[in-house]
Amino acid sequence: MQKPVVTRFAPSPTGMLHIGGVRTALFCWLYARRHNGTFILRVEDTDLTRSTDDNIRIIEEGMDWVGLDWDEGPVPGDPNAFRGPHGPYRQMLRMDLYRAKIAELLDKGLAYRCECSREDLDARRKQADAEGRPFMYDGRCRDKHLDPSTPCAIRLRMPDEGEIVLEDLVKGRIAVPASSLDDWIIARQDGTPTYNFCVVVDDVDMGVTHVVRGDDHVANTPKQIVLYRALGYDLPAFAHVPMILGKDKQKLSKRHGAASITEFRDEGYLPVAVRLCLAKLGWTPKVDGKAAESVEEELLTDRQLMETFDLGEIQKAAAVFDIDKLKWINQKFIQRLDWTEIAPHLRWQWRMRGLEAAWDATSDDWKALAIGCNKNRATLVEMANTLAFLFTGPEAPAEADVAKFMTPAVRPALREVAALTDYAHDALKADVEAILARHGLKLKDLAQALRLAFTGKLVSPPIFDTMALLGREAVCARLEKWI
RNA sequence: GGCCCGUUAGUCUAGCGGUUAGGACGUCGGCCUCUCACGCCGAAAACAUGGGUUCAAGUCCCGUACGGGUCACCA
Repeated sequence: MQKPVVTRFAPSPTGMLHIGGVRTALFCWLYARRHNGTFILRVEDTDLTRSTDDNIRIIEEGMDWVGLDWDEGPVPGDPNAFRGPHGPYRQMLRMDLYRAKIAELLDKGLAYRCECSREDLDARRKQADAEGRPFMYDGRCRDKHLDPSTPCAIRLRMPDEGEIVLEDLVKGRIAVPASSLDDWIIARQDGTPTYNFCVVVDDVDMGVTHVVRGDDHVANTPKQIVLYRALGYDLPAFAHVPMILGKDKQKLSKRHGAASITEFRDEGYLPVAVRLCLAKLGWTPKVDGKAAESVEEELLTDRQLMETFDLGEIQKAAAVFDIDKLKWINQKFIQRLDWTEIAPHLRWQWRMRGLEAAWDATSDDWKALAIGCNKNRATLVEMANTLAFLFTGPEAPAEADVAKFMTPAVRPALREVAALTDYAHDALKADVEAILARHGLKLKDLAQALRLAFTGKLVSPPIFDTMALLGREAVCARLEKWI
């Protein structure tokens, strides 16, 4: 009985995929998944000067990495291939549809040609400014019935009185006086349609039932509502989600650190952590009707998000993005996830360091141990940092560290460690303890000396794990110069 | 400036007329410990403001302040 839910994420391919956009997409995706609906990815590339195919790739890769799969939209890798019944999902390829709709509005007298030139308009705007009154197009061309041969932009005829009401799922009821809206341009002089026109036509054509987008679009919506009606369409539900701010409460941008989704990948965050963090920014999941009241309840699965998500519960106010919270969530996921779920993402870190071949050459058991003994790192960058010495060899140790830990007292013990052959954790532990007892040493002293020999630094995974990862051959090789 | 929106600790938030205003991150203190980290225990920390309405207001209404969005032949 109810129409199946259709949501859409409609970025313009003009640069990186912003984390704010990803959150909007996440909400669209969660809502569609929650209701067994359809999630569409549509490319809004009508800004010819800034849109590129490379940027479309960036969007596809970002969406793919963060795990937001779309049911209809571009086929990744081919900017002109699409899947879904409402294609093409790229606005520049949909011009015929727009032209037909514009013609229809013109025929019905709901839109009209306007011959005012851009220069003329600019001058009038300037004058209005100078006189301190707001500039609005005065509708002077409304009834001129200009001939198609004269160069004209096309404007939508807006109501003169009354108010236009937007029932927004997150903002509530917003009413604006019709008198504050002027007849806006739906097609430029060169015939190309404008953004506000295209979204409406596309959303209707694609059957979008819930328009979820950033709240910077709120002001546009009343205009669009008039267009929906002019075209004889039913209104979709609208949900305007607040934007994400940086620490200084300004719009989140590169100045604040990571703003692009690929930076989060590069900085070692897991997609599942990014998803949870973003979802909880401005929305509080209610499991069994109540918000989280413990650490355990804070850490929800995608499944739980999908089962409880509701557009109506989204916060009205903008929220500051807290990277520390993401870090914490990321750490929790690293602790809880099986190594097989972490490995592919950790591999990206090796790839960035040119060490992927070395990583690939290791066995599954080795990988499981490497990741398993590093479960308390906050990010995969940190994990790779503490593991890198396995592939690259020890760094040159600091003089002070050598003086402090490579003492005459421990050196003989080092020699005995080098002689050990059984690297199974428990055996190694027992053997080392025997060595300690024989020399009257503390594990503390020996471990730091070994770390220094193995890594050149005083930080490594637990020492027995470190030895197991290194293997006897490498252990002996790295110990050699110290004994 | 016009129109619109927002305001609970440093941050994200719970709250939907009666609570010692709850949780999480972060911060600070302590414990644990083979390094880093984890973990555990504890602490400090909030209803922007002024008027109403009401027996009772973080919760409802109005104003003020502050913040934001938008006013293009950009999206």
